[in-house]
Amino acid sequence: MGRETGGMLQGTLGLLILKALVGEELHGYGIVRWIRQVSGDALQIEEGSLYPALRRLEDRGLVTARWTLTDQKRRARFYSLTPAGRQHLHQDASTWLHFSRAVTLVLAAEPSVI
Amino acid sequence: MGRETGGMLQGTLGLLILKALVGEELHGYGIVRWIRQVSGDALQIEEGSLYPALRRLEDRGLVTARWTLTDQKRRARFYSLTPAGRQHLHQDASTWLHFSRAVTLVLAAEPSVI
DNA sequence: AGTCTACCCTTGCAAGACTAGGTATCGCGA
DNA sequence: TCGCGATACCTAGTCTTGCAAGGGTAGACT
Repeated sequence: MGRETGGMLQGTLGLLILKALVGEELHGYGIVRWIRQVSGDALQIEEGSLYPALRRLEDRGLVTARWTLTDQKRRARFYSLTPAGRQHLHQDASTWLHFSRAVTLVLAAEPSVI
Repeated sequence: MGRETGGMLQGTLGLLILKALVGEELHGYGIVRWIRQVSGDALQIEEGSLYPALRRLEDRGLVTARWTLTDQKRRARFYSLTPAGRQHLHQDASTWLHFSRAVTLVLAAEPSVI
């Protein structure tokens, strides 16, 4: 916030990544593309944020990765959710909704600024 | 996110503080109380987060402070919005809404987790 | 040969929130 | 009177996280 760059809010990136993987196995580039598309170009993940975040999720056992070839015969590291990751996703999504609703509630309090 | 402590998302705290001051002059303790009440007990600001955040807002010229006595004759530092702070508040609130809507949109994408 | 896209990665930094302490004063009940 | 909760302030240190700014490889198309 308060940044002109439109930077991510701390902690949300992991949640979005987990969400991206809930339906399909994706590689890093694909995750970025998926989030951008689904958000209607509102969320653009930087690669310098993505790969460290993926590493953290892997370290925590929330995703697993394997090297494979894409349809275009390029090497890529495909990530998928672990059971723990799936569980975390639901938990974090719920937490996020509660939190964002609470913030919106506060912003809407009189005198409203939204 | 992913924290069991329910920690604030980075950057949101400043926004909430600015919002708390839009209608009235408040001291730190009052800001915490106001946010907790208006959010329906959902948001509890830690004092260890609050005072550094207030300092940052002051350094950026978004709030000003003055020492006064409360109704109960206790010394307290009352904060109020500067014009720049008011402007920032509107800007940041708008950014936050766009961002949170985008995240919610992503979370609601099929297969939905919310 | 050059350029574009798809893909991967790291180092180092800065911002921000929390933990865990600390201080002081007031009012109230035991 | 003694303690305790509430009101009020503060800081040092730590951790997490996202980003900027760099790096690389390989295929495809011109």
